[in-house]
Amino acid sequence: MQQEFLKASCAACSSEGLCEKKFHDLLRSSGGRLTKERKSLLTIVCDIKGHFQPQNLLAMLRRRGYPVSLTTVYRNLSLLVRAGIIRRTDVQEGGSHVGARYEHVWGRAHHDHLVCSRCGRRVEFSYSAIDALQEVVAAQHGFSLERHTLELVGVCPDCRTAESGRRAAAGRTAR
Amino acid sequence: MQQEFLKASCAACSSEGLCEKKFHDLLRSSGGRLTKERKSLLTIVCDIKGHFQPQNLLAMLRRRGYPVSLTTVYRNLSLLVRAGIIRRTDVQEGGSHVGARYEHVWGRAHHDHLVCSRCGRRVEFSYSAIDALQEVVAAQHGFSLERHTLELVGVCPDCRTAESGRRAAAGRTAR
DNA sequence: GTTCCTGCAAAACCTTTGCACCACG
DNA sequence: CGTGGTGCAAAGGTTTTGCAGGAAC
Repeated sequence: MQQEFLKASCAACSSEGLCEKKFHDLLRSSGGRLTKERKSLLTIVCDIKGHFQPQNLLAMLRRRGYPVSLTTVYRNLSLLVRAGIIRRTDVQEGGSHVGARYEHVWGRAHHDHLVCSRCGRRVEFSYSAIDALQEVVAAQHGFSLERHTLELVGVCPDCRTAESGRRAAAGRTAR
Repeated sequence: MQQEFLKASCAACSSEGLCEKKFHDLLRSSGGRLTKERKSLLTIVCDIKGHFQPQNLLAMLRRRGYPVSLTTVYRNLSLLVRAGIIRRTDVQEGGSHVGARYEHVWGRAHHDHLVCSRCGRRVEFSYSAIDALQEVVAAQHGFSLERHTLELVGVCPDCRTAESGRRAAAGRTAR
């Protein structure tokens, strides 16, 4: 039971089939082949909006009727990273291990994350002034900057409200 | 064969036994106990200058004559994270998994990293202007900032030199 | 004395590898 | 057709868990 292969039109990239191009380029340059599994991978990866994990990706593939093995997912994930299509961003929640996490490398706009240390909520943001300063720092050390990962960890508005409420209550009884 | 327990005087923290205090506070607040294993852990962790991994830490403990099991290391590492004494910074090299990595949360000066994507060299830096802007971003989203992780990935001076040399050579022959 | 902690061994995971078969180019 | 890719199963690592004995408070 097979399914026709969709052309990967990546919303994240500048909608021009950039991801496909990147992938083809990498494959060509290394003598790789464009198998149907790789087409599926690329299609799904390009459809994903946010972060994803290998298992996660496998599930989506299966759900969409692409029968791909986890091994292949792993093998091609590193390929996609090397092609510059996705990026690894190992992130842990609450101190325990979660495993690899991937996300699109956006065509133009880069985004960073605000993470709530209480509820784990993740908010994306981008702030060009910070990006600019990063270039400055890199230059100071003689580095040419390729990319960066910035994660701000703090307490989100909701959890702050909840905590100040609790603190007030505790103060009333215990103090 | 036992060894006397050193008082943990943490060079990273403001040398005032801050780590000890943080740890005791956490233990007290959760009904935890100050076992000799935990004292050892704290001592060694406070002596470590840079990054370390669980296995790594275990080796150091053994080398110093503290007989602690790997299980205990793992269990207490997350405790130390919760106490705000160390921080997890999962970092992968070259796209493949390396495992958890920890480092001190410095008393005052926070530092970030510049990483070379070619040779893996890591350079620490701190830049207050960036820190300040991060506060701004957090505030804009209603977050109160606790900490952050910033990693700048690029090419270090040495590798840049090496690459431009190679590029020049290639240009001479191939073009 | 209670609890909580430790160490051991085993389980649970995630990721990589070896190998036979298959398919892209 | 030849080489590289896939799937499966098994290996390799790291991290977590169950349990009995021991230690802190």
